[in-house]
Amino acid sequence: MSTNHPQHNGFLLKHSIAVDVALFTIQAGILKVLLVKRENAPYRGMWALPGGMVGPEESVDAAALRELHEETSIGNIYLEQLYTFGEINRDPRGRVITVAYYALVNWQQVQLKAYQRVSEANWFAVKRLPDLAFDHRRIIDYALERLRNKINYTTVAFQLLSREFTLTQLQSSYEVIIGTRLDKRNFRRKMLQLGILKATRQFHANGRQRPARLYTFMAPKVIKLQEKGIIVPF
Amino acid sequence: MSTNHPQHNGFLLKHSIAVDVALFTIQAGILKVLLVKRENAPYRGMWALPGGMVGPEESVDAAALRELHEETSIGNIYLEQLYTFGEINRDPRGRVITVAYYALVNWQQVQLKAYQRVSEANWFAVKRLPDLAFDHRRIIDYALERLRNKINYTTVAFQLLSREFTLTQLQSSYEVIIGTRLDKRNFRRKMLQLGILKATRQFHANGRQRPARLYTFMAPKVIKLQEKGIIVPF
DNA sequence: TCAAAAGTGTTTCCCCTACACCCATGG
DNA sequence: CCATGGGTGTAGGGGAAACACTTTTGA
Repeated sequence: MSTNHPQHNGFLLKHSIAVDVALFTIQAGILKVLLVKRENAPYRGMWALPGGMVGPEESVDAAALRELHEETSIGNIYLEQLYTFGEINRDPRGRVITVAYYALVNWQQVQLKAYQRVSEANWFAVKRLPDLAFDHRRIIDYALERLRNKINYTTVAFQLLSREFTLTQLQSSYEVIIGTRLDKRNFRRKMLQLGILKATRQFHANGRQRPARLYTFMAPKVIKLQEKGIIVPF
Repeated sequence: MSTNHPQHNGFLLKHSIAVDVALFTIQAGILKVLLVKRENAPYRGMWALPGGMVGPEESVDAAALRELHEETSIGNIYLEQLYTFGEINRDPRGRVITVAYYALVNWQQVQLKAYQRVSEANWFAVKRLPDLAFDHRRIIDYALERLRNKINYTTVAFQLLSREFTLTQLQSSYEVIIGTRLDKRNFRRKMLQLGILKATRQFHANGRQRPARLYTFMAPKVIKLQEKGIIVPF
């Protein structure tokens, strides 16, 4: 944190700091990201990630949460810092350093509250993105990579589900993120033996099929699963 | 990158941005980190990570490399961005956002070039750190965690070795980072079957024992090993 | 009774693990 | 010749992967 700044007035150097947030959700079995249409130059009229400048009396995390809240009007969203893009000349207006975040939200939850949109906003399938302003495409790709890695050793995928969910819904979240189908029996066995799911007495009837049991997630938040490294242990 | 800044003058908000770098090396079988003694307030006389303010015409990565070069006078160091600490009130002088990095270097290499020290600098065992300025202790802990994770699925550990190294030296790097002993036979088998090592015809004589064969690392840089997730594939 | 998703076990195979002795050299 | 680290193989166990049928419901 901070610095051993050079003796001279390095401390006074000032930069513009922005945050950009890639908010993902799953809707109808498709992984989607929230984009907003830019109302100002540069890239006016193009789609971009929600984001904005960090205020002088606001932490960077708080700025990301604020931007998210302005678009979705819901709180309690899983938010994680991704990477800081600090090259010069990324922004046509001048130098702007951006701290990128990604976030996950349950579709039902975001639908409940009506949007308090500060601008035109829409969900786009990550496989069918329009041209994006700045290098927001790069941020989304980076976020997807992080998400695909993290799903392997944490419980981030649960953030895309409601409080109660079926095992099929859970499996579907994994499949949508990693982009491949999984074996139902193996998936269920492994999930259950992780010991982080609790069966409820509720069932979810969905049409004319057999109703599916609902489960809840026991851990309070995203947790790390025990790691099995490639290298260690031997 | 950048932003959909609010219509008002958000774009003009200015912040002080610093970089801090945790540079690690292994010396005599001990994992060490480079610290410099602060010459100015605050925390004057305390040990801190090398770091400084990001210049107006300098990318954040370049600033980290510059700070590293000022302390060690060598280039070609493995450098990776860690995290951006953006809370307010972390710096007693006022608000400073820091982008933290960690770096790995081979001890022999850093010894070759004499230090061009801009200040008093020293290597400290990560297990015996002095009190540190700011929350640099937190950065080091964060870097160690990242390093311990990353050693499992990448080849970062090779960055701590010379171009040619023995398998025992390689094993020792892993052991020092993860803090446990590994089985020699299993380690060697697994490393060799990764297919990224090339045996040379050179041997390293070290005292009165049998000389050890030297290997080189075939991949051009740090690579990801094929991942074996906990969850996927089933 | 039929369509559609829920739910359930077993076998095979591979990789990880544990484990001990001989080799080459310098002193 | 001896002390020191270098170097090597195998057997057993556990977890991952592959695989198909029965159950429950609503229409």
